[in-house]
Amino acid sequence: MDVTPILDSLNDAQRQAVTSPSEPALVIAGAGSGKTRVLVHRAAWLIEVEGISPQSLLAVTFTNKAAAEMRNRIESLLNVPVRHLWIGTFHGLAHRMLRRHWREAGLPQNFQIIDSDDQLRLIKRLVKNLEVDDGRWVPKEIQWFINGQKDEGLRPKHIDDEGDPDRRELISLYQSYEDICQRGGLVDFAELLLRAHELLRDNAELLEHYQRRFQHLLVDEFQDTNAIQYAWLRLLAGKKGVPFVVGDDDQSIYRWRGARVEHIHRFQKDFPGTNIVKLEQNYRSTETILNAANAIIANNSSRMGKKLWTDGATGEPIKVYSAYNERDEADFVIGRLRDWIAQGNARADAAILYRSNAQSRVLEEGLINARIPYRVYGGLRFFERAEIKDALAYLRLISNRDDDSSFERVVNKPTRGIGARTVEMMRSYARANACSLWRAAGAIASDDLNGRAANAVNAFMSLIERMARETNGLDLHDRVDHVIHLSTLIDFFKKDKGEKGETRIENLAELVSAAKSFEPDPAEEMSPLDEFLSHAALESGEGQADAWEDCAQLMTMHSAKGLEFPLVFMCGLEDGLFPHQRSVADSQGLEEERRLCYVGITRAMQTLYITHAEQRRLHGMDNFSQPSRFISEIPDEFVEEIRPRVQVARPMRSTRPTHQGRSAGITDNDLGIRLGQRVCHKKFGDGVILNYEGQGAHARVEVNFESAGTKWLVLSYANLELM
DNA sequence: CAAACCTGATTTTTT
DNA sequence: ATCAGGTTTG
Repeated sequence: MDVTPILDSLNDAQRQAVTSPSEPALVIAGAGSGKTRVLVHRAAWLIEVEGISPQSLLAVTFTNKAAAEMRNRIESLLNVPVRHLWIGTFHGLAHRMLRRHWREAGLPQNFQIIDSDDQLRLIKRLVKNLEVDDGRWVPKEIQWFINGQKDEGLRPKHIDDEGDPDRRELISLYQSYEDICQRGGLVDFAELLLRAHELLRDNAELLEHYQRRFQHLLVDEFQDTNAIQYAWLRLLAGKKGVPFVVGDDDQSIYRWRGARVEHIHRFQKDFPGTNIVKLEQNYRSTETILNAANAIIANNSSRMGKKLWTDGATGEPIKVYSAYNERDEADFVIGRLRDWIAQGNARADAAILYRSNAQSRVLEEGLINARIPYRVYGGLRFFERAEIKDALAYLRLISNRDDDSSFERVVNKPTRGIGARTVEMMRSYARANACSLWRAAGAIASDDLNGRAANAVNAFMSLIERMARETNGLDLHDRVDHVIHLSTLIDFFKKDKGEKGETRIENLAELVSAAKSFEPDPAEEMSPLDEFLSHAALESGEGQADAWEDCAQLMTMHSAKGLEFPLVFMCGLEDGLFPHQRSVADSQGLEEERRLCYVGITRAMQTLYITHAEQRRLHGMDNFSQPSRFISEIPDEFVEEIRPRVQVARPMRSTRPTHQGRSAGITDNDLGIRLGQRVCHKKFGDGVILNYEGQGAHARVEVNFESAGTKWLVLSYANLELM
């Protein structure tokens, strides 16, 4: 067996991991250390060298993207398509098991998956239904509670109310929510995992079957597993299975959604004799960037301990820019981005990262002004758009009349005279008789409703029946197409003014083509329609289609995880914003913020800019803030200050303590102006001098005007009045 | 039924 | 500042 292609390109640590014996293994893989590569090569090693059948492998990731990438890379390494290899997300794999064993799992065959938006709607309705004291419970909080419990693997009956009446109420809401889901055959994301876990736990035969089948379990981003995911893995591994998990405790940034980095520590106890391999050689960033990242993360406690190194270049220092305000910050970033592009670099190789989405606006405005194409990550995905979900709701009703969530969504969309009153009657009937809204609608239409309302309800029900009947047997995309037209959603959206309606209609057309290119699995028992609907819920679809245009990349630091860019800007490094105010209170929160900072820094390959603003307008309020403590955690030797910190005269405090290692910052010059000087212009009003260049008659100053924004003015013409 | 108006909240995101 | 959600009004 020629193992060259599998091992040749690996360093010692990677090779050690890939060829580790058939024993549990924990690979601590630093940022940019070839984590995915190790997983892919491990899979290839097991198949090619150890002679393990692809069927005996289970590879788990967190995102569809990661799963797809892993499959592709394994296939191209082995040079053959690997059918029967289970690669997928936790949710995708759990779904697969539940579809196969729906009976044992206690689900109807045509159960459907609801996303968090559906879930929230359902909970809102539930709160109204149960007439819980209004205002006491925010639906979001209930959703948070339910998902939190499910993530921990807890059913209502397992939860201790701790004698707290509020908590008791939450538990009972959880129970009611469960009842509705069960009745409608609805499964939310957390439920997929929980059910899949219970399925194996409670069915000895099934468990044994899967334990025997999956000898090797490969897990990506292990630090992100939540309790139920880890429990499922342990169950599946059993006594004989060999888990091979890869993760980085320093990149655990999802504690708030149930991820438990502690699993990395627990793993060694749960699987005695675990081989631990650390991947510390980094192939991405310059030494300077790595040194800075190492220095920052060293401030965290309870780490596995790891120090990234590279045999590459030292690289340029990290540039720190102190902006006057968020506009100035944006101007700076865009200026540097322009230079980068002017030097012939790709826009797409530059990323602007920020802590919270609200920060993107100012940056976007600047980019628009500068005519630099950009793309913001993290918007609504295709299958999450309202019009798409409307169309899907019709399709789901066709598949399952008892799907209350979908029923409620489209019963009066487009408006067909079924108002709040009527729906309310249906709800109370449904509640009293523990039945679905569909059945309730049928019952009250024949008994309780007056003529007009009854007609409307009957019309809606026969519309759905007609859709089901007339499209039965058609190809999936024809089915989707017909349903969209029969629903008259198109006419409904045509009435939307502006481009909004246009876009919606285009999206509906796009849904038809999505259906056209959807390939149902012939081995699958469920109908192509059900399969398509599951697919839509589970893979919400990537953002914009024009992802491949050469655009500057804007995203939060969270969504930058796993990516890399030659040029990176980290914006808004101010205490209160990053680390976020809501995280600084406890050390766990602060340490997670620090890990996020570590993630951000390690995205950069060559050049890293860090910016902060002294003044930032947030929620319509001006705030003054100190530079992020993370900036001062970077040793000075790796940092270059772009400009002496500007001493800004401001009414609040005329003198401020200067930041460590910075000059007092008053920049006198022969023009008689200084940075931070307040000035008044007869047309633009009051402003602050941000910058200046040139001498004598050509001297220009950059002024940030309070109302007119930032402008460059020729000093000799501007007639600025010093204030 | 839709438009106008008021209120409150506003970290991070995948499935 | 902005947006979503709910409520009131025409």
